[in-house]
Amino acid sequence: MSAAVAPVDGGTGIEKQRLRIWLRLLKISRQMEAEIRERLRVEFATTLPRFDVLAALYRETDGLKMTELSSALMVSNGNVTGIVERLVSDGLVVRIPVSGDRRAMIVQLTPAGRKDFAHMAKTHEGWVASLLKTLSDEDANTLVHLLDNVHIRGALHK
Amino acid sequence: MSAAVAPVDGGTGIEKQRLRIWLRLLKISRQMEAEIRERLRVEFATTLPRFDVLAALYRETDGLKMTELSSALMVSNGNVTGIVERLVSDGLVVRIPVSGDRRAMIVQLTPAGRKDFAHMAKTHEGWVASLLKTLSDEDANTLVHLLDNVHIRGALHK
DNA sequence: TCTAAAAATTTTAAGCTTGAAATATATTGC
DNA sequence: GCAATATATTTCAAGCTTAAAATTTTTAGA
Repeated sequence: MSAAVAPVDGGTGIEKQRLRIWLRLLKISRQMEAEIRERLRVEFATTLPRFDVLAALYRETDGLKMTELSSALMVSNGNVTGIVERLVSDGLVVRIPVSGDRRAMIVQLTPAGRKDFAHMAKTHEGWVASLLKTLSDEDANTLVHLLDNVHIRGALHK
Repeated sequence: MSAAVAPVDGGTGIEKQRLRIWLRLLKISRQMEAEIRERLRVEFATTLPRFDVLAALYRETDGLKMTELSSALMVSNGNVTGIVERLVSDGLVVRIPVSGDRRAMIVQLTPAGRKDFAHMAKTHEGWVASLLKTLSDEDANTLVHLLDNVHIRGALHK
């Protein structure tokens, strides 16, 4: 995560305003994440990365290859390896060899993983709604449209 | 970080809308963070946590105690210990005993740390503006006001 | 075919992060 | 003054995260 702090130096007004948006965005994300992380820990004895992997697999009944999983979650390959390992030893997911490509593995939820996640997801949705309770329906509408129009222009897109 | 994924189950329309806001917010934060992290690594051979610590200290000429630092950054105490250790060995910050309280330590930028950070901060502000370039000035204005009105209602606030 | 390049994944080393336990010091109440 | 409590910080164990290197298998090209 990045500097949740006030602007530091000079610069144009536009730059300062964009910086303010970023810092505010970051602060909100951090607060919500911290809260959700804590609740997952206390109520379900799990972590956010595990939850994220289960969420991605939940909507893909046929499972996902390791690489598909890591790109869906926007994290590195090696990262997924470790998380999936732990989920396997908890009995929530399985790794299945891909017929025709001995390099690849498909990761799938087990019935237990599916059941566990369905319960957590329901609760999680309530948490999010509750954390954003102070936002009026009207503002929420405006916000969702504005956010849909933000497209990060990373280095790769030149 | 949390589930950057589409909604999973049933629920009220309001809940779904709030969930959508959260997922969108999270996706944007992650993309921007990843981009900034990468640029800090490539251009300045540093990391986001280090940058954050330097930023917090930059605006506090008198320095901050470890606890003040960790609460400013919203991270754990133990976390700050490690980052500061590494910054000390890089010569960017110093730890000064607090006269009158032998438990506490003040952390301060060194002249080198101050100079390094000033340079990075300037560049960083440009990155942020550039990453949010697709946002019109008008939308940016609306967004900044909306975000200022979001107040996360965590468990601690009942 | 055979070899070079590409692809899928794991391993590794380093650093980040947390909550809980441990240490050391300070403050409060009796 | 002394005991209990609170505060400031570090240490610890476990897990998360990344980039880079290594491994294994597949694909493409001469």
